[in-house]
Amino acid sequence: MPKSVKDYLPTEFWLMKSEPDAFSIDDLIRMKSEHWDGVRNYQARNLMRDQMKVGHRVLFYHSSTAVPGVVGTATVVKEAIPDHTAWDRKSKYFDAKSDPENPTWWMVTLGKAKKFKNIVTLADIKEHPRLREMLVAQKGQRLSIQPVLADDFSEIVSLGR
DNA sequence: GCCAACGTTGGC
DNA sequence: GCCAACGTTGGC
Repeated sequence: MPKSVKDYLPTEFWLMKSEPDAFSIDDLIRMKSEHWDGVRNYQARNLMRDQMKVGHRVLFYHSSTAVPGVVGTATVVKEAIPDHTAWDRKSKYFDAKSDPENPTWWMVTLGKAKKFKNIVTLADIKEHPRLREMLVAQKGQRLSIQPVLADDFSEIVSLGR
């Protein structure tokens, strides 16, 4: 039975995808904290703006790479604020339709990143009897910010560290 | 690089 | 409101 985002809400646990060439967990560790700019999908926007709160835990996922998977954890350290890259004409995330008076795009800030000893790969997740129910393991699920069950968060952390 | 799956856009 | 065309995501 395919599951959808709402089956996992409300939650305090998340998975956030990033292409490591653009922004990796090492970048976040080095920078201490950073805002999650560039999300241009309404469902992901809604989750960040309306659901993610300070203290929520995040699985940091590397996508579009040789071995996609969860590479560590982070914590939401600041709730969503308007994504200023939307009105920066020089940014690749520029969006002429986003009005600074009524922002379309929002971003949370992550910090407290910790890298796993072992990547928990997408293949690992798909093979695991329970984790294979995670949204990230489902065919065609492209959402870059996904809610996660508390038990699945714990299981991934125990596999990774 | 391929391509399936999905989201968005725009004509009607 | 429908849906075809297009663009993007992201695994493989």
